[in-house]
Amino acid sequence: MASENPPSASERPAPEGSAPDLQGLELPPSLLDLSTYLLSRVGRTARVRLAERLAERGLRLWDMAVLASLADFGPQAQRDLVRRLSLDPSDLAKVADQLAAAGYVERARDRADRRRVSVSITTAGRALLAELDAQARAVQDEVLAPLDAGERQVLQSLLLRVHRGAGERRTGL
Amino acid sequence: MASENPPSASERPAPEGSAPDLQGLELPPSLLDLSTYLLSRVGRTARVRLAERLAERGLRLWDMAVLASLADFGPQAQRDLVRRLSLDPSDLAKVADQLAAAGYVERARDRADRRRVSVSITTAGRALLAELDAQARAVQDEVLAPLDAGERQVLQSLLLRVHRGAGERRTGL
DNA sequence: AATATTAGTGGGTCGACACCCACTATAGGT
DNA sequence: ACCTATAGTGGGTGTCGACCCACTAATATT
Repeated sequence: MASENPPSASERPAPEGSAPDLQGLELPPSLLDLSTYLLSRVGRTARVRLAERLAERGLRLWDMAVLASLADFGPQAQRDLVRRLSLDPSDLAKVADQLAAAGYVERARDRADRRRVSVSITTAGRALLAELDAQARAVQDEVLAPLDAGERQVLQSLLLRVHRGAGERRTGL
Repeated sequence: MASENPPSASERPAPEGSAPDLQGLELPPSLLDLSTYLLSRVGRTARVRLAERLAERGLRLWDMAVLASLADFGPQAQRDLVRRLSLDPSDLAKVADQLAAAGYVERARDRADRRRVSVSITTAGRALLAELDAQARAVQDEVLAPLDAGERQVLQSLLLRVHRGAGERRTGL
């Protein structure tokens, strides 16, 4: 596909010599020109910063995702969470364990199908989720600082479309 | 490759009565509403897919970044690469080692300052980089499929601004 | 009943990244 | 010279996310 794109690696003869002041220390244009790269890099920034905040509470991203899913869709069996969030059943078990231990969710055997464990969010869980949401928005303000409200909106909707479209494939955070 | 889970009708409509019927198995809106989340998720998709392609050649993202930097800015001492790419000197040493062993870069002691090792890209390296670039663009087409050319451009420029802005902080690839 | 299938667990592996420290060699400053 | 700072290397560490397998319990199938 490719086709017309700026002659990627233009090799500058390098201002070599005794004045290696590394003009501005910028990243290679041929990388910055790749949305793939920018996306993964900016995405990582967002992820890492959010993770940092969650870590302060001893939580990880999955914890938040699970809480959000429970809050949005109500009590669900673990298998449903697994499918919805595309994470490994075994990993979910661990997350659920932790959340339950901390009192953010409750687990109960489904009486109709006793193999299933239905998970529901507690009041404490909802409160926590609200805080986490606030944290996430704070990170957002930090990361998207260079953009004004309108631009953020545009970004958000583009990302959403990418996400929904073929952009999605497998598991993921 | 845990669950590839085509959301298609392959999944049983879950005739079980009271089940929440997992409407379309969508992710929680409260997450999708967070740019932070979308960003990290979509970013991760991009990253993972690109990494997969690189892995086919036994390469990692850093290898590509280093090659790009050498192609764009010409031969540089490792310290310059380290600063430009913000990666650990020790890690760069390993990357450079690997690239040199494969013949994609050459290392030579800087005669002016013999502490320094100047790294330069070889012809083979350039060829490789061109291929990697093509791969990256292929991934891009895959991931950004839902967007038309104009939208991709908008996304690209928004991301670029975010990147340049406060969006950047510490290391990371 | 016998067998297969599904839900959940526990216990691990693996690779990628980030990071750190100790150590060599060279250079610079005074 | 002496001492300090810089460049690069080697050999680690810790974390995290993804993944896999073996195993139990309960249900479905026939």
